[in-house]
Amino acid sequence: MMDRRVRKTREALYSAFVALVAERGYDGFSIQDLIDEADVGRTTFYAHFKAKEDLLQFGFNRWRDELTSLPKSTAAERRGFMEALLGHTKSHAGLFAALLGGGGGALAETEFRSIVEEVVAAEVGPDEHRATMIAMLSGALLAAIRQWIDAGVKGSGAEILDAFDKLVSAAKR
Amino acid sequence: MMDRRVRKTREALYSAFVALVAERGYDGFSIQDLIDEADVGRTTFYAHFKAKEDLLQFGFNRWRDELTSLPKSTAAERRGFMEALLGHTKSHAGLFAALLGGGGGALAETEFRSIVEEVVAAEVGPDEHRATMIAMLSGALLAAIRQWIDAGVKGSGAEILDAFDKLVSAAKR
DNA sequence: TTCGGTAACGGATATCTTGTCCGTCATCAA
DNA sequence: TTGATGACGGACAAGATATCCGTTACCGAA
Repeated sequence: MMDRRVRKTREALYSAFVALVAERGYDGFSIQDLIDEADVGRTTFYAHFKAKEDLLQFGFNRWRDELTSLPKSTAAERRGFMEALLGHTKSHAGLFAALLGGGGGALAETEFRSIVEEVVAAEVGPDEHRATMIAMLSGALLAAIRQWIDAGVKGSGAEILDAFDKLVSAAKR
Repeated sequence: MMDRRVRKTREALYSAFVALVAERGYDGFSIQDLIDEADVGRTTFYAHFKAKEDLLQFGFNRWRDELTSLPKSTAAERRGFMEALLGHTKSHAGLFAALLGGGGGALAETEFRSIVEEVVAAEVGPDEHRATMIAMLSGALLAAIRQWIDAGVKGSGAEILDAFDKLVSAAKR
């Protein structure tokens, strides 16, 4: 098991990170601000993370671990997966809003997309443009989620999944 | 008309910017590096641009001006517009690759999307989820272009437009 | 409960980047 | 030709970064 001190320090840093991103945006604070907020020594930060971006990766890895445990065999299960995805997004809307529209956007988007792609790929049949289609559908879903967040994450997001289904059915033909 | 000195300075800065982004990525160089490359005084940079991001905006504004002059009334004209878009992207692939996957990603994506949305909106009929649909299609197109770039911009991009048409037709129903 | 190992600490530091100031010189357009 | 304007180099303070040190406090296995 991991040393308790390590766990505590990482937790403190990650919590501070989340709070600061939501409050000031990804580029709105320095590492100095971060370690002040986390109440952790400067050296300690660098003992655990190489840069701010590592912290973002750290969070996505956690989330990914959480999501990969869900079953994705049947269409219904995949719908459940997406609902879980939307639910998590909704409950951390402030964080995602800051991420998707800031300096962490590139990494956040890549991570988000890779999580989504796994499920989308299962919906797309073999095709000459399969790779293009998967990229397009993932991009479409991500764009819809982003717009949902920008509009204040109203509703359960079911409209998004419905609209998405429309596109998926087109991809199948 | 604009003072020749002003034109020359801006051109020098923008050329250096393009070269450095393509070579080292958006976050891979400092303003110091930029003015060294452009062989321009530090003060001079700040007399024209507030930050690195302004230079990116400057480039997109140019591109936008170029594209808005194209007609977009008929479906065929809109297809031509998209072909022009893809053509330009292809001939500046190195630049876009660095932008869409780097720190300038947020602004670059916003700009790219806003250029695309105008055309996409014309394809989508009135609908209860019109806004969502437009966002999705724009996102899909952008994702396809990004994948195209990552794969080495092979071909004319016609496959992208074909696949895109499939999705558009689904959105119309 | 002890004890060797390990993590966190504060403080210091060298280096880089940023944005702004100045007076001087070169270039422009009228 | 000339008054206006832009570009220049040099310098500067402020802030951030990443790494060093010796010391202290905590952990968990024996």
